[in-house]
Amino acid sequence: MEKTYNPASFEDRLYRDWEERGCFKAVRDDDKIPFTVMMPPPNITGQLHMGHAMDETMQDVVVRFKRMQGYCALWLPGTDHAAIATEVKIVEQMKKEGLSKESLGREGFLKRAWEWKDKYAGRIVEQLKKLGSSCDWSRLTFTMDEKCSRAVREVFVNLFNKKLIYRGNRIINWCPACKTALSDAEVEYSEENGHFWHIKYEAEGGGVFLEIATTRPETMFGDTAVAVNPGDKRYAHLIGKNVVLPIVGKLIPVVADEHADPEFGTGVVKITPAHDPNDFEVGLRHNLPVVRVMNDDGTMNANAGKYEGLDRYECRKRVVEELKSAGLLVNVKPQVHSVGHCYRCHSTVEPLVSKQWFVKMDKLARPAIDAVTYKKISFVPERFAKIYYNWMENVKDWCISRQLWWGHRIPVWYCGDCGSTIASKVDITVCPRCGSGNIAQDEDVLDTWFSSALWPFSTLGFPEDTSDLEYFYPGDVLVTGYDIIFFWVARMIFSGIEHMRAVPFRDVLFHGLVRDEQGRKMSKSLGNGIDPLEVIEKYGADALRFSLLQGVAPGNDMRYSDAKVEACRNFMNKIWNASRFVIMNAEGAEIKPLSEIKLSPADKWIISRLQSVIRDVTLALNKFELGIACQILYDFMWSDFCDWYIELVKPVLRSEDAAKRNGAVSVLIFVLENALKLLHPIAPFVTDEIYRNLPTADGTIMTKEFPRYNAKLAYKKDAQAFAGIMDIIKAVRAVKTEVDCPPSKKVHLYITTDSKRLITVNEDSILKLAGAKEITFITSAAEAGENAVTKVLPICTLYIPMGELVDLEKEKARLTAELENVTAEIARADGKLQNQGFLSKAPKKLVDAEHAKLEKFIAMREKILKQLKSL
RNA sequence: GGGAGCUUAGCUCAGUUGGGAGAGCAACUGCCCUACAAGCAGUGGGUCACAGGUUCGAGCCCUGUAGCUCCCACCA
Repeated sequence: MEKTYNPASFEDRLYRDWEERGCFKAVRDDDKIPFTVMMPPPNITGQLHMGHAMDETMQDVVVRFKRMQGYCALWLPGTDHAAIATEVKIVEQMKKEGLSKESLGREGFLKRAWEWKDKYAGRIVEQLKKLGSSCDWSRLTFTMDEKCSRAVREVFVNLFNKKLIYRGNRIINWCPACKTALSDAEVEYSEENGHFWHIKYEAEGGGVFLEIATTRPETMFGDTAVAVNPGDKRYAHLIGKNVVLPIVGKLIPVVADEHADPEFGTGVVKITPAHDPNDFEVGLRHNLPVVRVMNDDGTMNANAGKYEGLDRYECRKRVVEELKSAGLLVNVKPQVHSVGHCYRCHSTVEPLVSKQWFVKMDKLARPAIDAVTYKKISFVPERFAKIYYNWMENVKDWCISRQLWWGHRIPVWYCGDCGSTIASKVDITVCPRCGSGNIAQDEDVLDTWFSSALWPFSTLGFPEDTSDLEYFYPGDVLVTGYDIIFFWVARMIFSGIEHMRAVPFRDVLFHGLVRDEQGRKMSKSLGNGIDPLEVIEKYGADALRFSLLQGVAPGNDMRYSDAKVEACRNFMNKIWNASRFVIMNAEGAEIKPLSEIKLSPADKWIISRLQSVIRDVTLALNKFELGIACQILYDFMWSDFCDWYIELVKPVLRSEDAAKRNGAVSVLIFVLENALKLLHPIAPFVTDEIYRNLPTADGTIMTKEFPRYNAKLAYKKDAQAFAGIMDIIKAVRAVKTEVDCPPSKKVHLYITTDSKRLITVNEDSILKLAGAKEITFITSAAEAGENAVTKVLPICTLYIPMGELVDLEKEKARLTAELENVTAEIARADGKLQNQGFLSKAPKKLVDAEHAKLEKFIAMREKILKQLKSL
């Protein structure tokens, strides 16, 4: 093994080897319990970013863990066609070449889009591999694959037949730049500084003016009424009369509607059913005409009269000017209001009436809400359930049609002769109603999330009743960011229930955003994104993975920092070097099973610690507490194994006694091998690379069983006793620092006989780690001579003669401080034990522990007092 | 308007059934002891935002307050 950890030298090689061995493949095995994770498919437009890195790492940890535990673990990867996002990018690219969608035509455009897909979908797959993702690549699915298309059509037609999909003229969000409808979830709102224009509408007959206020004056061409509140006495006499729409000059009625809030503005609202969701509802209630005034590209249409063809904002300017010169503009006030933007291109969206396809949500939402309420699905952390409920309980019908070409084309045909609308799972060329060949397929495609919603089962062969579907569905855990609860999680849940009659997964593990060092969102526009691949190149995939998990609580955002990755890389290096030490010493040694070794107290201590770690890590991983699992392993590996156990065992390794040597090596190998297995799900590369160098290695660590807690190896009492030895060592080290004694200088230890046997057994360890040359057991302090520093420990009292280094006054002060400490401890423990409430209500275990502490501290106080007196 | 999260050491953050405040980094002191200076040993540093409450016992549970962040809804 190389002297320093150099991940670049083995990561790719190991990944190829895992692939060649078929370690990632999940094949139905009825002797095993399935464990299924569906990868949230990254967009084909995308590059791997830190968010992906975290998402994939978490999934990989869970999947590798379960696979090692003996489950038939399937992690199914895929990529998403990302209808709008991809189409926008392709159009941009075409624009640079002077091309447009129209010039290429549908066929030509789609050809280009598929070329794009072939070029870029592979890129992200390669990037995922760099991270170590152990997914079954043989099942890699693209959301526009044949099998997904079949699932989409099946679902669409079924919902259509159940009347849960319908087509209608409704208010939708329109992106004038992408020229498509959007769902409510795809609109992002932000506060903007706008204006409130107050305009006078003159009542029919003249003389009386109604003042209305609007933030979008250009929509006035679509006004088909003004509304006042039915209870508003100021305007009661005008209800049923008409007002003159300025500029246009046409008459529109005054209607009474609750929508008009008498307290807000003047209490009079202009009603523009075609361009405002609320107005649309008012229009339905009063049977008002719906007049659209805008084209798909955000310019004004013929209904805007002389402003036809103008951009919406230019038109706004001109309308305001015209109103002003006509004396109809009362005033203009600044107004902060929230404006919707397209989540892909960030253009301001226009609410407008358009004929679109919708999924009817009320019936679908109910069981999806229940599934979470009754814990058929658990959200981790639980708080995200509230967000989910809130959205699901208020969800409106889902607009699923998009005026794009890249995506699943809506499987509906219209007959030009009999006027039928036919939803069909297969392409048709004749109208099944009238036999006419004059039919045409709907021009639009489906929302990309329509196919994503089917991901948990479309990938397994739905609608066919495949063996995989039966075995691997429902999935076990979905890992994803909280930012796509609405887009994806919610829709998968109701889709699974509706089409599979079973929830798609049991747990949803949410993670937060990876932010930059200043806590800002990483974004292209800020240019503060960090490329995971560069980090991997520099520090290794394991270090990156570890840094994305350690110290992160589920669902919380985290800040990325190079310093943290570096610290994690150092940890990998630590593991590397400790392993190198073990392997070097194992050369020529005979590795024996633990049962054939006479274990030393230190051996029992580390084996005991290992058992606790196995138990705690398993528990943490099962609860998805990945950050905690990392911490436990970090502490065990670095502190217990490296700083203590390896140092303890060094003298044994140099011993003449071959049996002892072999024993020590065997324990080293045993503990290291187990630790590597425990770490493997988190740091797959370094652990396997090391594993393959172990004398006990057998193939790859990836397919080995995850360690199990063994109560016989817990050695609780031995471990506790050994902790007393560690106290002695720590005390000596601390004393040396206190009196400025170089650590290399060997001291003579005088120790009381309280725990003579235990100390004698561990004498070598103490001498080595404490830097001592000799231990002498004494029964009175005087035997330690003058100038000895005293340390009172629970298991003994320690005297360390320091010669001229000791300052008597300082020593007194030090002991006095220790006395104060111990006295405070006694007061604390005593206080607790005097408390009747504590005695009667606290668990017995705690009360007993408190008694033991009290006794221990009282004994220590006696010793300290005695020592002070002797000074 | 409704809801959520955060506030713990100088910095970044853990702390999940309530039972003596932790890590990493930074700081300070001393060490090249043949696995590792990407290292070792030791030290200092916190009224756990604030105010109440429940409890024998609260960083953790409840109520309220403040600051920061986010989500949803409304916004003529």
